[in-house]
Amino acid sequence: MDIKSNGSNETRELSAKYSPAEVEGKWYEYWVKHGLFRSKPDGREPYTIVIPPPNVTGVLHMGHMLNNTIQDILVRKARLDGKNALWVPGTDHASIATEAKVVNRLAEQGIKKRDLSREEFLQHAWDWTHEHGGIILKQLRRLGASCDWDRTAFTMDEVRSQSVLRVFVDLYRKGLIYRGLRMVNWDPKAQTVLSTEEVVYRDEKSKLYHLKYYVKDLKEIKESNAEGNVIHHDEKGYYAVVATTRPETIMGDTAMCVNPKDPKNQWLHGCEVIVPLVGRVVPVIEDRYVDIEFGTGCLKVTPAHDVNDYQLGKTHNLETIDIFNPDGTISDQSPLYVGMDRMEVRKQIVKDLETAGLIEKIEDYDNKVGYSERNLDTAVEPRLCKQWFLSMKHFADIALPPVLEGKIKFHPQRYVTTYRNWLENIQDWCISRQLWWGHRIPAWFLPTAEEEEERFVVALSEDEAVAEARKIKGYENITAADLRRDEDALDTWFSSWLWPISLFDGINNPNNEEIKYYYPTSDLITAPDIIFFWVARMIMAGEEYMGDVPFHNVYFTGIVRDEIGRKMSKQLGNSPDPIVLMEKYGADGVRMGMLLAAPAGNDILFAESLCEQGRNFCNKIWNAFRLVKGWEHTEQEQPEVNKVAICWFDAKLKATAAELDDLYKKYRLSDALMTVFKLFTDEFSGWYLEMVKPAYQQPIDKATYETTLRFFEQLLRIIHPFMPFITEELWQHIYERKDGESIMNSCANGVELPLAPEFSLENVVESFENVKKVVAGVRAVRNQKNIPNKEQLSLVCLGANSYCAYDSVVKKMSNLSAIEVSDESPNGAVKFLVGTSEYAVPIGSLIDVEAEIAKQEAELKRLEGFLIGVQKKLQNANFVAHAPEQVVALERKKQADAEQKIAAIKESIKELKG
RNA sequence: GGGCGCUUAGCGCAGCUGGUUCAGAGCAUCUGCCUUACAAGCAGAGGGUCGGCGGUUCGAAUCCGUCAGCGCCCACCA
Repeated sequence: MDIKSNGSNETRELSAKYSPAEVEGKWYEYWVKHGLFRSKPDGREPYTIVIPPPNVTGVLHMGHMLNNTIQDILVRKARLDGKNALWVPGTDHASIATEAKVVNRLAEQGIKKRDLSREEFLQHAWDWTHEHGGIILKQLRRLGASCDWDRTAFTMDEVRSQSVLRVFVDLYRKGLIYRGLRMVNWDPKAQTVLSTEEVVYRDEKSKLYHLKYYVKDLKEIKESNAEGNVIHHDEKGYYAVVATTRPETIMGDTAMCVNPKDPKNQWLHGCEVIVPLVGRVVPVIEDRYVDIEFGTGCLKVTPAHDVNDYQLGKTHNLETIDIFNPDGTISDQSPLYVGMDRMEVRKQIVKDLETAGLIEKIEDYDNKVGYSERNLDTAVEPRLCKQWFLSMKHFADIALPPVLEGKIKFHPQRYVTTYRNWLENIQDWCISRQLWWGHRIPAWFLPTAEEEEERFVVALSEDEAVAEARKIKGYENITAADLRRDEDALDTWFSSWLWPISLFDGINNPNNEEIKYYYPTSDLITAPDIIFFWVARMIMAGEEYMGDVPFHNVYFTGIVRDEIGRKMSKQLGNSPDPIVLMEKYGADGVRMGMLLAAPAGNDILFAESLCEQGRNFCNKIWNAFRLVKGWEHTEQEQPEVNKVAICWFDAKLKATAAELDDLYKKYRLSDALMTVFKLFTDEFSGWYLEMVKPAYQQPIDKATYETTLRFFEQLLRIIHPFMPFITEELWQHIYERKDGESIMNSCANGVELPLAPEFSLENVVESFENVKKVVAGVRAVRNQKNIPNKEQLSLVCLGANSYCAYDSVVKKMSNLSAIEVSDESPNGAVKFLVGTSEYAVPIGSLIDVEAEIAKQEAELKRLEGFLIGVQKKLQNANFVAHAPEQVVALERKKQADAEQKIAAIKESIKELKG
């Protein structure tokens, strides 16, 4: 199909199948060319979403598809509602992940990171970023994402970087950022510390090794001391048994610890023990921390490599021996295995211990091992080092109220509890990373003497740092060359948490027009796994820097899984390529597929077949359009049936639109889509079009034609947020459009449908549902009796015709020659009930009297059972006394209706039996 | 160890503060239709004692308790 310079299509014959490939790219270009995604502050109400920035070098996966489809739906809906809608796109530098990729690529070329200067490495990183960066943003265009691309941001671009540095300096000056020696989580692969949130614990089947620690110089134990004690002894002497999962850390042991109250281990008090294999003599200390019940109640203490041991070490003044190098190999602090990898050492040391007879036993044991969230292959090591921290108490205090008080709403709400628990038990945030790719920490160390404590200044720039330093006594003459800037970078999330502010330059340039207009943003759409990493921290930053929430609603999507519930992953190969899917089913089809099974907060079990449904729906819309556009229309009188159809569909459309608004408000987008789907497929195509459809090759009256086009246009607008491409394509076809016009900003308000003004029906939506049942009743008769549609039937309303206003509809939709009213049931008729009205379809000799009787008797039985239930209820004095009047009245009506129906059926059976 | 959530047709789900003709839609299934918009379709149909047990109530899928199964999050027991 061609596209005119003004964007509208040649009106040519439309092919029988919708082909998205010919349509999608064309309209995306058109939207961009005409700047239809752009937003700037104006007098309208803003609707703003900031994208959860994907990793700059990432590629689109199904999780992104879901997340961005939802965002696009909400933005497009807001735009159609006449709001000033803005969706800001951007990417995240993803410090650890990106640096790892660059390191890997360099390794492939035989280059080691440590052989490069910082500048050289960063050059490689930027090269990589430019090479792979933004691929994902291009892929989002494919999906139809209506982002304002002119605003595309990057967490490491100038504005965002400046914002980060400013915030760091500000928080440091407020005393909220500090530098401290702590036990932190160390990732030996990436060789950086991680925050507690970045460590994921996994269950692992491992071994519990029971090691012998011989007691030094203990030749015998006094009887009096022995009572209640559990004493181990062999030919080499007395020994204590220590259970550990990590035998390789014994080289760092500097004590053994027992609980002072432990009766089993009283004999060890005051002793010294010999660390197996290592030979080091260490004291037995006593501390209530030790669990008496666990193992033998003896704990080896390795202050350098375990958080609790570190605490013990501090309390008991123990030596700290760091036996690991940053890369996880054994350091020269260890007497053994120097240079070997810790995992190798674990295997080796067990062999060596066994050979030396120092293992009492080995048990199977389930424990949890921490891994880097970014690198699930390498176990994280607790490690003592000096890092930068953000003190979180203050932030927890400001971030909790807006969520508890409902200023920010979580969908689903249950995440409020999760959020609260986290904030109430928050730990300080380790914000420094031993990485180069990221925002370099704006701290400069001053030259100090060897033994002296480190000194530093924090400043926005080197010049400022020099100025700051000169204020310090003894450093008045310092120059830039004397200062050494901290090598470390900041945690990626330390830039992401500013995202809703920094995108509008609200940090560097507070109170600018943009930040005032767009902040707070409206909705945040994200996955629940980053509630702590990102959502909570944005709320903190928002409150701290804007004094206001960053968004009003947070919609947590589910995790996309495959059909059998497995998380999608590259390793499993169960993640379809979204681009391939879109090629196959069209972007609109895939969007619908994504959403069909995605209620908020529930995991979605994605199956490709869902996209088929989406594609099929597109085809349905397409063909409905072909039908309507193909009609010849002439000035002629509007048939009664068309008037009824229009009156009904107008009401139906309005009612559904209201229903949809409600669903949107509740973020029930899957339900909204299903509602839209049914409106178009069942109500519009199945009923409305069939009602107004002229006979083959006959023209339609002009009034109906025009109204139908208006309906169609309305429907396209309703569908548009979900399926932007096909709706634009058809919207452009309906009428001649000006260049630059688009469905996406064609506000739905104010279009009055050209109804025949004198025509209206009471309770039309409700009545029509019964009319449908009458039609269905006749169709069912045809089905059962194999009567072709072409063959006309007649219908007899027994007693009265409750829906005579709809006779024209019933006639056309069930192909009837006549509708009559009669008190007498005709001979040879099949009967059915709609509500309490009885209908008969005479079919003459086709009737199978026996079968008909059987059918009616079954129905009679059912009704009688029902009646008994109702009567029981009504005979229950308690029910009548306690239940509200309406409920009782309703039961009475049920009773009356049932009795009436029973009478009718009995009568009918009697007639059949002749 | 703590917290949260889930269990309703073959499947994935909806059923709000308990009561509108003995539980609803979609997909799948079955039957009949190639009826000139659409077989990527149309018209019909079948299918659930709402996880088990107990309680509150005139009345429970809906509230309470309990048991079972599944899932997620948090937590320093080696």
